[in-house]
Amino acid sequence: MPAPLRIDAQFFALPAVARCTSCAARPVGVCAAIPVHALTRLAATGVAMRIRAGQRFIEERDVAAHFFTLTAGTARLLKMLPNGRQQIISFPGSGDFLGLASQGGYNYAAEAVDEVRLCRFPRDALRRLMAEFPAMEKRLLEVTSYELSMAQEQMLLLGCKSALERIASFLLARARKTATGQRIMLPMGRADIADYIGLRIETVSRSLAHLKSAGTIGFATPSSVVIHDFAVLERLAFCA
Amino acid sequence: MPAPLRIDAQFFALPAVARCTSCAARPVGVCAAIPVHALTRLAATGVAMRIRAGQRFIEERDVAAHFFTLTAGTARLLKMLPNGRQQIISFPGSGDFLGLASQGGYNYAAEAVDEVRLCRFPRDALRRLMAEFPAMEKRLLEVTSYELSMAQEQMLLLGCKSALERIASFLLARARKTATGQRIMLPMGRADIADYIGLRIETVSRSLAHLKSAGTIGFATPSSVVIHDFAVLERLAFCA
DNA sequence: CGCTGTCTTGAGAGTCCTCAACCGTGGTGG
DNA sequence: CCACCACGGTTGAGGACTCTCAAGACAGCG
Repeated sequence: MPAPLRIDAQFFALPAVARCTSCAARPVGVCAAIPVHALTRLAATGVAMRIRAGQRFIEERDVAAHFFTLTAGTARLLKMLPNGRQQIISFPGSGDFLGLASQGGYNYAAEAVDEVRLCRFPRDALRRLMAEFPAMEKRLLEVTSYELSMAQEQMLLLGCKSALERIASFLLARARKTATGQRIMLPMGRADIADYIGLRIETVSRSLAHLKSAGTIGFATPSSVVIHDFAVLERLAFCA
Repeated sequence: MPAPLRIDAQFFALPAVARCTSCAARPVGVCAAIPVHALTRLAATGVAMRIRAGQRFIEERDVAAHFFTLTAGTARLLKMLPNGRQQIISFPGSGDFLGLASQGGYNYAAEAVDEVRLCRFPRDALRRLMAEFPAMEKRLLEVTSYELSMAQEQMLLLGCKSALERIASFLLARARKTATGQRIMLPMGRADIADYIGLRIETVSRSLAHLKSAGTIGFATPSSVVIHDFAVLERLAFCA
């Protein structure tokens, strides 16, 4: 039986006006399109939650009753096949918006990779927000359009690239996303990486080991990578 | 040197009011969001063109100066890698909208599979239309969101499925899209199919031959397929 | 300290790719 | 009219890359 989702008590300890203005995701998320004077109403329609690592909070094909804004942690979006195989679509993090459903049901399941914090809103709140603030709809189109271009880039990876090229692309994308110089953290395990780039876990491990023995990358721990040679990774990822 | 794009003379022979009202793509495309009284203005900002089979009409990474609505034929959207490999993203047809660019440049190239007819509009016309008709923006969000879910489905195919499962999925998707009962036409060649589902041309041919010898499908010509057993295809495509 | 889970490493097998030849059709020109 | 060629599609043999199965290494935790 799945554990019940937990309300975030810290959130409700705050005065309503501060719930959104103090949010880490506010400057980057779709909420940025909501003017300050309306944030209190926004906060009133939402529920802040904490999702434990591994816990699922969106079920594929469920009626899309809510939408979500992540405020901390990393999630994984995945599609399952009856034979047990699964494809991870993306690893959304703080500021990312979830829950656009193209025909009534969610297109993917969502699970927490590490502890995730998010705000959950009822779907008709989204409709009302979009009607009232056209900037919100515009922002949503931008975000969705960006997601689409990322998905297309991933199709290129899955359709054309070798194991080593996939790993290089993945590491570079992580470095770009988290922008922490040479050191990048991988909150997800090898199995998640494998499901994301269309390989088996052993192949991921072997490819990483190969890059390490070539001196291109190094490991502090299995989830902490240091990139020694960006040029090599870029040449691999670009398939030049 | 690429051949110049051709203006469609037939289009300009029509009175301006009829150019959009008589358009085959109008009921299904994003133009459906434009009220009839504004169609004359819409037609005035657009240029109708015919693209010969094989001709490219969008170049990857070019500045996204236009957007397009297909009115006839089939196109292919593709991303190229320096090593010559390419991934086909989708096969848009009549009614489909092209040209949303997430950061200034087009994310893919577009080429005509067979003879394509389309309407080309300047990008700022899109901005003005969206400002004036919120329904247009809403429609665009719906369309983009649907594209995203299709892309995610394709990621599942590229990341998880075997050659036979990919072919079965492709045939079913075609049957669903064109909705012509048992007989489906494949305007694209084997090479395009291969680039779309992440296989080599020989593997596509072998997989089709295998389905044929199993009695699941049949061929009138290489581009005309008859599906004899939907159930088998569905079992393969869903990986059950 | 043993256990559990994740990650790594090894050996063998399988699927798909590569290279190559062959087939059928449509168009061209002698 | 038919030979010829070009092109797309099919078929075959061998090889490469990744998967599968299995065992070992390592860290975290009761």
